[in-house]
Parts: sequence; structure tokens; C-alpha cells
Amino acid sequence: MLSSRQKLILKAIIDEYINTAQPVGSKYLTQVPYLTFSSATLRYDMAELELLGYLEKTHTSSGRIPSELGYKYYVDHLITRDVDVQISFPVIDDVLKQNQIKREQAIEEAVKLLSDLTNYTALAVGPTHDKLTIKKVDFIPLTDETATLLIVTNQGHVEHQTITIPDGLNMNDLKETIKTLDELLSNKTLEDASIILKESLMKNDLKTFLDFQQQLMASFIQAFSKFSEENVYLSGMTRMFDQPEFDNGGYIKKFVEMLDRRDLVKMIGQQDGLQVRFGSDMKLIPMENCTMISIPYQINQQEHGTIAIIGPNRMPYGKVIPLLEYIALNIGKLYKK
Amino acid sequence: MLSSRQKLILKAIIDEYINTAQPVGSKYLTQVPYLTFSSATLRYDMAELELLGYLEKTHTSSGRIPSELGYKYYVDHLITRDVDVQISFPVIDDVLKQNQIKREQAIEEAVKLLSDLTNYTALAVGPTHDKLTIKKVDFIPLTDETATLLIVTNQGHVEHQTITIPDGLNMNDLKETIKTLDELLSNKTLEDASIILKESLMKNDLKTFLDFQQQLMASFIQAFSKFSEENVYLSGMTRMFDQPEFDNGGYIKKFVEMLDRRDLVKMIGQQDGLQVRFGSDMKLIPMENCTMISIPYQINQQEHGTIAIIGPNRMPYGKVIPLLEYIALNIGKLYKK
DNA sequence: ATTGGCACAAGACACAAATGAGTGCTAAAT
DNA sequence: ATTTAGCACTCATTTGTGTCTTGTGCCAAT
Repeated sequence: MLSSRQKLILKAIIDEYINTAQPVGSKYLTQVPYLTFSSATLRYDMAELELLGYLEKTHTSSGRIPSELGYKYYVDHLITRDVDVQISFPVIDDVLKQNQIKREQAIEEAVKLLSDLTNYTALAVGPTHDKLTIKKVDFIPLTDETATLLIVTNQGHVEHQTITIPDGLNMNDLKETIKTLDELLSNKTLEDASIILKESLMKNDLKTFLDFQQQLMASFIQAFSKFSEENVYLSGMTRMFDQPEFDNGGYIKKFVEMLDRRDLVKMIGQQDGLQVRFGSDMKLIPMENCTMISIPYQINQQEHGTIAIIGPNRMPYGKVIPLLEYIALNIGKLYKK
Repeated sequence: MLSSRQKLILKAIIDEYINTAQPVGSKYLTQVPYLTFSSATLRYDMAELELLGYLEKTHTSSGRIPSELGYKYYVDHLITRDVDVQISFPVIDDVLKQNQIKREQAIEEAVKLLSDLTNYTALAVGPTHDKLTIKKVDFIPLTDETATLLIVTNQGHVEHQTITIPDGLNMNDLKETIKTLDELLSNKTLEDASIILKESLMKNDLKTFLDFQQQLMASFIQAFSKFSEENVYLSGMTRMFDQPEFDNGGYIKKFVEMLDRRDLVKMIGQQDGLQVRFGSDMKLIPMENCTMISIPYQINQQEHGTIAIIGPNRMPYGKVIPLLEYIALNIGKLYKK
């Protein structure tokens, strides 16, 4: 258990480190208004806090920097919510209102705004429907040789593919096949659709076109698997580059590749509320000095998603968290009747 | 005009610099088999080449590195095509063949392969149809309150948007409206469609839904403008990070942002053949030490695009160019009957 | 026209000393 | 029992110095 003075010291150190990114020493602390103690006293407590694992030293005789445990304690117990963030609220309301009927775009704009307001990388997944079903399979001829294949889910997600029709294949036959497929698959869940598709292939219900059909099926299966990679919006990828702790080609490369591969998305599972995850908490992708704060949003009973921000551990949590909460809440409100 | 010896020297310097990324000195050149001269002679010519602008020095007494002009001369006159790249050709054939009927994917895979083979960033735009027309406008109800709006072009490009239907609005009315729109717009070019849309809005042919309709129209117009941002495929974005000359947070940031904003796409206009563009040639986005090689591909009379690679000036042009040409040629062949 | 020789320039490297921020510990003060 | 002042110590950082290396530029000789 920390003494109240130790708490104050920990808070002061983290607050300062968040601003400066430099190790904080006892001398600085003596200047903090609410720490009216000598540097020696402060040093004594700092040693204690280090022993308990809340602080670290970069070398034997340096100032202290917060450890992950320190940040954790800070976020859980010491944070002071910044009231100034409220000046951004009308802007958020405005942006959301302008995209009231277009949800993907509302989310996209919200993510962009979040990134702009915080100067960190922001992302969102969803909105995702609880039960993913196929709404329509359609086929739109473009030319004599080409056509576009469409699959629409109940989430409004669309997967499309332009295909070239091989020689000697009748466009009408193909159209028929797709129509059968549509009837067969619509309103089925993705898993069911996959099964039905494979069975049909076996039983040869559908007209077979040899090689062509195989590619077509592959195409479908691939489209289905794409759906399960949920829709994700990303903004401010390069903002991370501005952080001094990441000014390092190798790290940045890893970071961008991770975003590119959508690794993080797997981590943002469905959770209950606000989550603050530090580098080592993210088992899949250990990214040191990196924190992800995520919060779910709910559009209606079935549709929900998560919105998150990624930055250095050294984040102004007091600003970022209220902002994130406000955005998540208001995305939800937008569609409540 | 360069003497033949000067040409040899320029070639030797660039070849070596491409390998080592280090300034090349006269001593090294004496070891090159085809340069049987003393270092003093070579130095004499090097000074000449520098005067002419083909070479540069990093400091008063360093070896020489090629200037952009030097690279340009090299690419135009001194390059020797590497025959070894041919061992990659079957792999390319294979990948393309496997995606014969799915063109977007064929391009995507080709770009990925190109990036893998060269270890540089690769991208492609297109295939783009000469005359972009609308093939279908469709509307798929998802729930009582939501529906997906689809626009398909003759290119097989699909733009979709999930919209929330405001209270007091009839789904059937909406369906009718969309149907009218489909009839009105299909097989029209994008420009025509825009005009028709605006006229209808004026004349109020379409049932008006006040605020909602305005958003809907905005949605359409936005979708149309998205089409003109051609479809682009990108692979190996982070490969640039491996190049020693770019190991620098600021540069990398600029690079990623440029790719993110799709700036380059604007540069890859429609051109006749292979183009090699150096940093300063790309007026829009001056990226020093950076070269883009692009080549158009043609699928049929109407459909075409461009495939390109971006790397440091210091690229093994003798390998990269034949590879690029082969891929561009064979994407085209794939769909020729 | 080409070459060998030599003085010179400038980055790279290694090492040492000075600087300075900050600590840990102890003995004295409160 | 806390708190503080004082002091010795540590270690990263900066500055300075000399040496080494690579490569140039120029000139006189071939």
C-alpha cells in the first residue's frame, strides 16, 4: 500500500514524464507545489516506489521513469480527468451529425477526428452484426466477357469481384447459376453458406464448369473469409512517428507492418468497458512503450464495435480517456430511436 | 559528349554504388577488369564527370556518388539487362494463371510478387476503363431501418454505403426512388450521371425527402468522386525502411503519408511506355533519393492501367526493369483472346 | 595522353578529461 | 520517528585531442 505522499510523488513524476519524456529527478519534484519536502525525503520515497516496481531508472544515477506497473497504478488511481477536453465535444457532435445516415462514414470520420484531436493513431472495428448472414448474391454483366460478382451481408458489407468469363461459357447459364446460389444462400449465416456451398459442389447441383467453377468457388470462399476480417478504420498511422521514443526505423517498421496486417484487430476482442492495455499486455504483438486504450460502442442490440487509440505509454490519459468515452457514447446515440 | 572511357567509369561507379551504397574512389576503380588505367587517370576523368554533373562528392575528399543526372544517363545508355531475372518468369506466369478469372486479384498478386522479388515498394493502378459508366444502382434492405446502397460501374468497381433510414420514411418509396435512379443513370458516364442527378434534384422529379435526400445525394456525388480516384494496389510499403538512405524518421513519415494519401497515383498518368522518374522529376512530391519506375499495361482496347515500383535511386535497374516489363506484358496477355 | 608522387582535406575512430544531473547514505536537526 | 543537509559517488553526455584512413588535386616526368 502506498502512503499518500508516495501517491503524490508517483503522480507528479508521471505527469511530468508525460510532458517531457525525460527522466524525472528529485530536484524537479521539490518545485511541484504540492510537494513541500526536501529532495532527500523525496528521494527516499522514490527509492521505495522503485522497490515496489512503480518506477525505473535508465541508469544508476538517473532520474526515474514510470514502469508499466506505475502507469497502471496511475490510470487506476491517480488520474485527473481533464475538463478542458469538453471544448472538443461540439466538434464531435457536429461531425457525427453530418454523417447521420451513413454509418461507415460516421465511424470513419469519428476515427479521423479522434486521431486529429489526440495526435495519436486511432482505429475502430465494426459495426459488426451479431449474426452475420448473407443478404444477397448478385451478378452484374459488364461486357461480353466480364461480369461483377457481388455478395452483400446483413451488415451492409459488400464483397465484389470482377471475373472474366472463359471462352465457350454462356453468360445466361452463369446468371442462372448465380441466381440459384442467391436463393440457396440468402439469409444463411456465413458458416451455413460455406457448408451449403461445399455440399452443392459435391452433389453437383450446380452446373459444373470444371476449372472455372473451381476458381469461382474459391472466389466465394475467399470472399466469405474476408468478411470475418471485420471492417476496420484507421487514421493517423504516421502519428506514432512523431513520438521521440519511437524514432527508430526498426520499431516504426514493426509498427506499420502490424497495422498493415491488421494484427491489432484480433486483440480488440469484445469487452465490457474501457480497457487500457500496455505493451506487455498485448501478448500477440509485444510492442514496448506502447499503450492501446479501447472502448466498445453499441449501435443497437445487434450491432457493436470497438474504437481505440494507440500511443506511447506516456499519454495524457486525463485527456484521451474522456475523449474516447465521449466519442464511443455518441456513435451509439446517433442511431438510437 | 562523354568519351568511351568516361562512360565505362560512370558505369563502374554506379554499378558499385548500387551494390555498396558507399562513395566510390579511384582506387577501387583500378581493380575493375575493364578499367586498366592508373588511379590518376581515372581521377582525371572523375573530375570531368563531376564537372559535367554526372557525379557528386559527399565532402571535399571523398569518393564519388552518382547524381540524378548520372543515374539518368546510366538508365538511358549504360544499363546492362540482367538475364538472371528470367528464372523468376515461371513464378510470375504461375501466379497470374492462378488468378486468371479474377482480375483485381491478379493485379494484387502481381504487385505483391513484384515487391517480393525486388524488395521494393510496388504499386499498380487500374485496370481503368476508358469510358467510365454506371452499370447498376441498387438498393438492398437489410433491416427495417437500414439498407445498403450499391453503385456498380462498367469497370466492376463497386461503391457501397450503408444508410440508416430516418423515421417516418417508407422503405418502399425509397426503393422506388432508387429504381428510378437506376433507370435514369445506368449506362451513363459519370459526368452525365452527375448532371442528370443535379437536374433531377432541381426539377424535383425524384420524390424529395428534405434533409434526408440531400444527404443521399451527397452520398452519391461522393461515391462518384471516389470512382475517379482509381483503384490502387500497394504492396511492401515498409520495404523502403530497409534502405539505409532512408533510415530517418522524418523521411519515412513523409513517405508513408504520401502513400497513404495516394499522392503518387496522381503522378502515374497515362504514358506511353517505361518511365523512370527520379526524386526531382516528381514535381508534386519531391522525394530525394527516390526513384519510381512505371510501365503501363493494357488488358484490352478499353482497359488499362499502370504498374510501378518505388525504390532508392540506387536500384539494380538491370534487374528491376526487365521484371517490371515482363509483369506488365503478361497481365495484358492474360485476358487477350 | 598517361602516370607516379606528394601534399592536403575531411570523416572516422579511439581515448581522456571535464561537466552535470542525480543518486544513496549518514549524521544531525526537528 | 521523520525529515533534512551534506557529501561521496555513478554514469551519460559533451568536448577536445591525436591518429588513421581514404581519397582528392595537382604537378612534373614519361
